[in-house]
Amino acid sequence: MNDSRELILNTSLRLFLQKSFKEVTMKEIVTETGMSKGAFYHYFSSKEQVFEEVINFFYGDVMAVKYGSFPKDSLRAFYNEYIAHIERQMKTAKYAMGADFTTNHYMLIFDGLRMLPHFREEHTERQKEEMKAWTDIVRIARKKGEIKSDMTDSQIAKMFIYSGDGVGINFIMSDSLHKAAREIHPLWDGLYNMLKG
Amino acid sequence: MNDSRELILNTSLRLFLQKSFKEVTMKEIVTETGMSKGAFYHYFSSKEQVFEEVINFFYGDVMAVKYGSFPKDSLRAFYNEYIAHIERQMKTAKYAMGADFTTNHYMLIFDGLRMLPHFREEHTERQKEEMKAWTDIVRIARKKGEIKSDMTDSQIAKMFIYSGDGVGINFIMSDSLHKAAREIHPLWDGLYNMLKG
DNA sequence: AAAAACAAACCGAGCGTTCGGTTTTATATT
DNA sequence: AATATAAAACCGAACGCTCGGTTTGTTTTT
Repeated sequence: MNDSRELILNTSLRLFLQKSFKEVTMKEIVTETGMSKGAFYHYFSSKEQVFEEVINFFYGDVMAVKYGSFPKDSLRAFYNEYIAHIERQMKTAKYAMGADFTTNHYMLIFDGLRMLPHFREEHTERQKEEMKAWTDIVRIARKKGEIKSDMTDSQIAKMFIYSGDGVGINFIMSDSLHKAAREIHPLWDGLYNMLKG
Repeated sequence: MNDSRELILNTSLRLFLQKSFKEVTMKEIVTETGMSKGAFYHYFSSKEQVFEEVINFFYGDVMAVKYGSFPKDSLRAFYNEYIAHIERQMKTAKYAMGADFTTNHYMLIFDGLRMLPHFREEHTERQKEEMKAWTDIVRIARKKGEIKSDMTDSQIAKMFIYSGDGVGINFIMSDSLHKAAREIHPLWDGLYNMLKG
């Protein structure tokens, strides 16, 4: 229920993934939803409010990563699941918001970090969580003999995380984020094989 | 000579590194330079023109990387020089534009990619150049016996490039880009030691 | 009939830009 | 050295327009 409100949210999310907060205009949101300004302001009190709801929805639901459900006894299984998870998310997001279009969620993050104080905290929290999940699985993999290395657990974790982020930002810049997973896979395999011995 | 023009360029660069093109206003540029709108439009024909000159200056001069002058016979020397180079650039840039402030050059890139077609081409060219420089030194290092690995040259190159980019984007998001080099160093050392065998 | 959902006309603030004019600097003339 | 002339540098009020937001009016639902 409340189709209109969700339509506005989805449309706004799509626009905020394509352009910065300032670049997306009310006229645009209203035109793309096929509604009027009156309708918009019936459901939202301001452009900033819809932005906040969009960003909370995007990072709280669409892009949320539940590390708890990831494999807990193999690094290889863990990173394979991570990649599969990302690919699933992107497919779902694409389906929910219509056809293909150029996305840049870093635009959303940058705006969020500058406009919403609570988003900065949550973002830091998410980073810590990701770091912990990777460090944990690395420690376990080392203990189980799956890998061995002179690097510390957190250094290995960082190599996975940072290389993944690097692939992401580079593929976003060339408008081909959908190919990112395919790029990461062989790189993480290579990294893993080095760690194996 | 032409101090005013350069003052406008430096001030605009500083602002465009802090906020997006749309967020930076003419009033702001004019106030920060201590000049008038009339003076600005004496030197530049539009806000877009100064943006284009700023971005050309930033990527053509300030942030340009001359791989040609990098060590050509050791991967370890190469990446150490790379880090030193980045640190030097950041110090120079900071000095040229006054005191400390939060920078996010990805904002600049995103705007540039969407607004300036020629920037997209140049950016792609720069990426190819970086990829070639790293692949070359990796191939040489392998041939000389400095490293050995099952990964291809370009895969190893990508691991260095992507992990560096990942560190960059993450430290930008936490407003501490100046610490990025210190984070990369141990990671690249760890990666290098694995490659050494 | 009352309330919710929407549409359309409208508003003032702020945007980038323009333009008529003044001040400063450089060059030429005496 | 003093004066006249021209060019460059600079100023800020005002313009047209778009922005996010509001008000008023109409339709739909309950």
